[in-house]
This record gives sequence, structure tokens and C-alpha cells, in this order.
Amino acid sequence: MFEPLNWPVKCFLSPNLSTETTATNRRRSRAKFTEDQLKILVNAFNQKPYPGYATKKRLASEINTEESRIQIWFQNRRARHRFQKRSEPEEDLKSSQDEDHHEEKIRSREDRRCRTSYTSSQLHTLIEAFMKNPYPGIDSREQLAKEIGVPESRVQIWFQNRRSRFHVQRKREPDEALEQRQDQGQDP
DNA sequence: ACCCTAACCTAATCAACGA
DNA sequence: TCGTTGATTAGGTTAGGGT
Repeated sequence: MFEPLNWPVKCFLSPNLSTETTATNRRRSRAKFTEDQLKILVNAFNQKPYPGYATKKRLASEINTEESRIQIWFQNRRARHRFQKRSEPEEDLKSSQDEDHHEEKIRSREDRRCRTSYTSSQLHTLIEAFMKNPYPGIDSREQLAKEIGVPESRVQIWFQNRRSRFHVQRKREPDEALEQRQDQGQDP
């Protein structure tokens, strides 16, 4: 529904995107959790649907996967859960249930992953990659991550934030200065 | 063909950090 | 203290793998 391809400037005017780009835009391969892994995840979810970073790390090592997979799994699981609730909201449970969720949410707020700070050279690399392709696939992200020495999941988040803020910025500025060459002091 | 769900997306918001 | 920006969320879409 959303249009990943109406970016400004020359992002896609770049000539050599064709069959090869599809390869680099590939998604990461789907994880297939075993029953045992799933049992652990579901159990953890029932206890705390909003786990903190420490919990996610612990689960990750417990079922031998990456923390980012745990994060995605919980996101998807919560979404499914909410959807089901909307289907049949009529049950005996009442208002107190909502407050419980709020509390849980607040509690998990306590430990989040500590903010990673990028050096200017790391940012330079990221920005340059962004201008070439704002939607890098798993291969590009991993290569980039290796290059600047940061986990791939952080690269993915960086691109998400960057794209999102690009959209906001464009909304604020109607259509004037569509050639604006993107702040960020870049040197020749 | 269809279903389930991991992967991925945007938009809004929380919050750490530096000027 | 305030703007910038990384991290997390809700909620929706895309696509891989099984039936």
C-alpha cells in the first residue's frame, strides 16, 4: 500500500538497478522456530508481553538466536494478540485488565537497549549508502554493519528512522526546493 | 490456492545525549 | 533546556514455506 519508491533526487535514477538489485534487496531468510523454542517464547510472552532488553537477550541465548529475532517475534505476537482481542472483546474481564497492561508496559520501559552513538565517519558511510539505496536488503545491511562495526539490527533501525524523518521533512516543505541537497555537511 | 507468520514497513512516541 | 536522533511501540503489508 505504501510506496517505497517515490523518493526525491536521484535515488532511483541510478542506472544500474535491475536484476542485480533484486538480489541485494533480498530479505533475510525466514527463521523456523522449533517446538521447544516456541514453547519458551510463548511462555515468556504470557508472563511479560513487553520484555526489556535484558530479557530479550537472555531469551536469545536460551534458544540460540539473535536478539533482533526475539524483538520481531514479540512484536508480531502482540499484534496477533491484539487482533484477536478486537474480534471478541466481550468477555467477563473488565477495566482492571487494561491498567495491568499499562503497568507492565511501564515496568519494561526500565531497561531498554542502550543508545548507540555513531561516530561521524560511521554516519558518513550510512548516509552515503542511504542516498544510493534507502531500502537496503539483508546483504547490504550486513555488509554495511560489518564495515562500520555495528550490529546489523542497528543498521536496520537507522534506516527506518532515517526514512521516516525524510518523509516528515518532505511533508513540512510542500514542494518548494525539491532539489534541496540534504543538509549534513558532506565534504568533497 | 490458501494459511500462518517472520520479515519488513511507516508514524508516533519515548528518551539519551550534547550544545 | 531543548533539538537531534536512537529505541520502542502500534498497526499494517509483503512474502516464504507448509498444507
